[in-house]
Amino acid sequence: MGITTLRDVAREAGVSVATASNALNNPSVVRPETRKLVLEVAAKLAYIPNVNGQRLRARESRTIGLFVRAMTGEYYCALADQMFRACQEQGYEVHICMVVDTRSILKKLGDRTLDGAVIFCDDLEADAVERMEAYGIPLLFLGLEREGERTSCILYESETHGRMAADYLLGLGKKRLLHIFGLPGNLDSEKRWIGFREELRNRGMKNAKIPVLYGLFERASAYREMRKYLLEGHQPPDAIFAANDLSAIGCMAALSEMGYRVPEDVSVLGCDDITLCEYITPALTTIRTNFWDTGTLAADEVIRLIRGEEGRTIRQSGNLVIRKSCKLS
Amino acid sequence: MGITTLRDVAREAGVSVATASNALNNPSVVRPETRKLVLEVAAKLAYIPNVNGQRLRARESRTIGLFVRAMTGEYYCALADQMFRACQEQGYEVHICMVVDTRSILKKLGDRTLDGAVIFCDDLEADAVERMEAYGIPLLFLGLEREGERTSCILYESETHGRMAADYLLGLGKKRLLHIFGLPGNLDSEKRWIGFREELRNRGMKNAKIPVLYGLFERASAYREMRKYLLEGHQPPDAIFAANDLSAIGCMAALSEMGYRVPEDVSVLGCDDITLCEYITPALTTIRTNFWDTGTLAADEVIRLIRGEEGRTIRQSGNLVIRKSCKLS
DNA sequence: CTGAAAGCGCTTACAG
DNA sequence: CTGAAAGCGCTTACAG
Repeated sequence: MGITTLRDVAREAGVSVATASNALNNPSVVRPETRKLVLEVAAKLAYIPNVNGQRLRARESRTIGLFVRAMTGEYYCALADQMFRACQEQGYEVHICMVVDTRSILKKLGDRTLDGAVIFCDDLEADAVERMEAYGIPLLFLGLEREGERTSCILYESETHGRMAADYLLGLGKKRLLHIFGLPGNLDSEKRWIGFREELRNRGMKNAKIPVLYGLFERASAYREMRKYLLEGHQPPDAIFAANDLSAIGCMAALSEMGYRVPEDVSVLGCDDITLCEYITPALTTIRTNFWDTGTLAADEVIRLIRGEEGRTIRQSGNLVIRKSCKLS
Repeated sequence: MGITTLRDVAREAGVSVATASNALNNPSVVRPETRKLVLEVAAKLAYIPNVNGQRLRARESRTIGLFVRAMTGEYYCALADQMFRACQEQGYEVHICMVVDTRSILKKLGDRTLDGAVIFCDDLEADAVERMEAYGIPLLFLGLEREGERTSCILYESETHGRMAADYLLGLGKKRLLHIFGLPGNLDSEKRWIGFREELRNRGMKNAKIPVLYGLFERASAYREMRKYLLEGHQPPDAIFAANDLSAIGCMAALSEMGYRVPEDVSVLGCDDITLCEYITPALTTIRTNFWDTGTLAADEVIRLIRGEEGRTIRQSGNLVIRKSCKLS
């Protein structure tokens, strides 16, 4: 069985290829009976246009690239799932591209297969970003501050989130704070920590030394670091602000293993609000960053850029979600 | 800035388009100096082949479709992440296609954009499957039993898993069992339940009435059903086998809310071994289905089919992972 | 309203 | 070893 092409449909319907094409894509230009005939033949032959031909001709692909380093974890899943749904509604496909290095991104951006791209990859040098922009296709960066004629970015208000964390913990009467930092170089890590310290300073804790452990946004690392810290004989803090929920959960495991109770002995505050927060014991109090909405937002924004509108910076706000892991002193 | 095409490279290098193409793709046929020159020019002009042109010409896309209903949840993430990695190594792209209905699958399968497809979608009628096969492109079904010239499937040994569950629970001295069924119509749900009952029968529990609740593979549904069951005044079982971990976890929540302790009063056994199993309290004992490997297996198998080898049925075995949610009576 | 022609960018026989 | 030509399947001016 050979694949049906437009030529087959045209021949079977007794019209030219041009007319067959018009009947399918440009109804108004074709006599109703002709159109009906072509449509019937197309259906009978189960004609499906060859997308490669269409795209070569059209010089557009109606697909959006989603560049990520991995697909594991709730964040990526939510991002991808939402992008797919939102793009589908607007007639765009989504192609997920696993980033291996800058070159792989540039190559994909240049192969005429994408009308726009959402790039979630925090370790990009300014130089690389400029070369990406040189292709002229709309770019939307996540977690990377960048705005241009055809490039937008979506940012979390991470400094505010850090401030909210400090405010909440201080309000509970906490005095000896500890911070689990995320990933060095990661914008949100830095901003959460900056906001956190700033609020402490504003609230009179000018000279407080806040110990910082590096959780790398992972449960295991945070667990390991916290455990090490306690084993080294440090006095435990009375409250911990972790740069994300996963590292907060790792912390809690270490604390409970070392005989400290959460929240009675130590309050733990996370950031993100992943599903897990509700499932663990005690349920994790956290700053909800609303990352669940980022995918939809991202889809709408690239499509906006593709339509020719100008780049801009979008900020997503968050809110405190109080559960069981923090307690008044 | 116009996009660089092969013609640009050829002109700049002072050779024909054919020679430029050969220099890039068919080195042995071109004089070394010519090749070197073309390569230099291509690099200088940052030439990237137009993939649409290549694919139209080549009549192959070197991409594999992954058809799923959603991208949320650990199972989908793991599947996608692994497929991407394994395919990348072998020079294939992966396109995730959100299934909306049979028509959408057929259309995608026919648009010459895919060299093969992995289809994870349990509610497909036999008729639809046949129409998919009619395109002649290699198909790999997940959780659907089907084998053909160019179609393979990967199945879990779910009956065995059900038997393992019964064996383990019986070995712990359990007498009053309850089953949380997965999704009606889902192959693995059915098989887990069939195997479970069969083993019970073989072990002398011929006439035991095993209550069955419908958890739909979800935490919330299982929670609701379990809660309802207990509120209706039924005597609680001494052990529960849930068709998946999520529903086991929902169950545990309902039990603990109603004042029953796991595993002291009720043992709970899950199936899958998702990450959550280790994080909750008590950590969930489960049948590990090794779904973490399915993505890699799937990638290798479609590529095998694409290379022209014959379809077959692959079965993935599982094993019991003992944690804290089951206890000797 | 319809069809012949051109061309999107590429690769591969084929002739020289 | 190199280049002119054909053609993958499609759509869109353009002429009739």
